Amino acid sequence: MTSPRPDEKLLHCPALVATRVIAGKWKTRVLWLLRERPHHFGELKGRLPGVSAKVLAEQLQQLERDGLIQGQAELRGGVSFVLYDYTRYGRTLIPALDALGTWGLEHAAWETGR
Amino acid sequence: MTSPRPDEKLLHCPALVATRVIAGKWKTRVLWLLRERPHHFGELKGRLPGVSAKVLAEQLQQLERDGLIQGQAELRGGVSFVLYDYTRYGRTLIPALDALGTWGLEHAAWETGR
DNA sequence: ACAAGGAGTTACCAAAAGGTGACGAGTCCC
DNA sequence: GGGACTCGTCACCTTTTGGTAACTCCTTGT
Repeated sequence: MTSPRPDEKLLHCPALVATRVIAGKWKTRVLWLLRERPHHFGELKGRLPGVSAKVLAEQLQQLERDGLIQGQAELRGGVSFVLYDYTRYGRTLIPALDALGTWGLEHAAWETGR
Repeated sequence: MTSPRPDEKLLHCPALVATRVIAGKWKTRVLWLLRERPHHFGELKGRLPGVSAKVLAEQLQQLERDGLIQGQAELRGGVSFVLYDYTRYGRTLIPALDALGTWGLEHAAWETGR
């Protein structure tokens, strides 16, 4: 689906701009966790059972490329920790994410009852 | 990406419920056009340059399966017209779609200027 | 010297999404 | 009978996405 690239002048659909940066199996989940507080890589991996290091790294890189999050690397006792958090720009997306989340909560019953 | 199926108990992420039903290269665009007024198939195809009949039909079927829209078939002079419109359920998604659209409008400059 | 631990990267593979082109079904008109 | 019109399906192919397993890099502790 729909990756973030500056093509497609087809139809002016503003919602598409947003969906392109959050499309990806793990991105909304990552953004949801980061709302709570910053997480480092292993912590995200631990809280997202099923994701592999490769894929998580990819998703984080894409979010970082799109300017939504940033990772701050630090060395603690010879071990590298990268702390991921929203950028100021990324935080502007949170209200929209909340709107999606609200809808999801209200309609989760319908969704699961199939 | 992420198609609408009732699997994945991995992490409770309400926003994911919403993103799964709108994920797809043409779905947000279709929903955006339908906000304006109901459209029939050929009209949607005409206003979405680049989409093929097959893919558009697929996307519409998925939106219909997910209960967001419905198509009403009518015969006009030996020619079948299917008029697509939001269901009541689908309309509940519009506020969330608006939130995404608002963000897209505000940040379209950043997006295109790369 | 070497294991340990976090954060990746690389090569390879499988599944899903999207795209193309041809074709069918129904009805009306010439 | 033979188009024309609209909606939609079928077989096939390409691209994108996600997944697995092995491996690197760096430093501290034994």
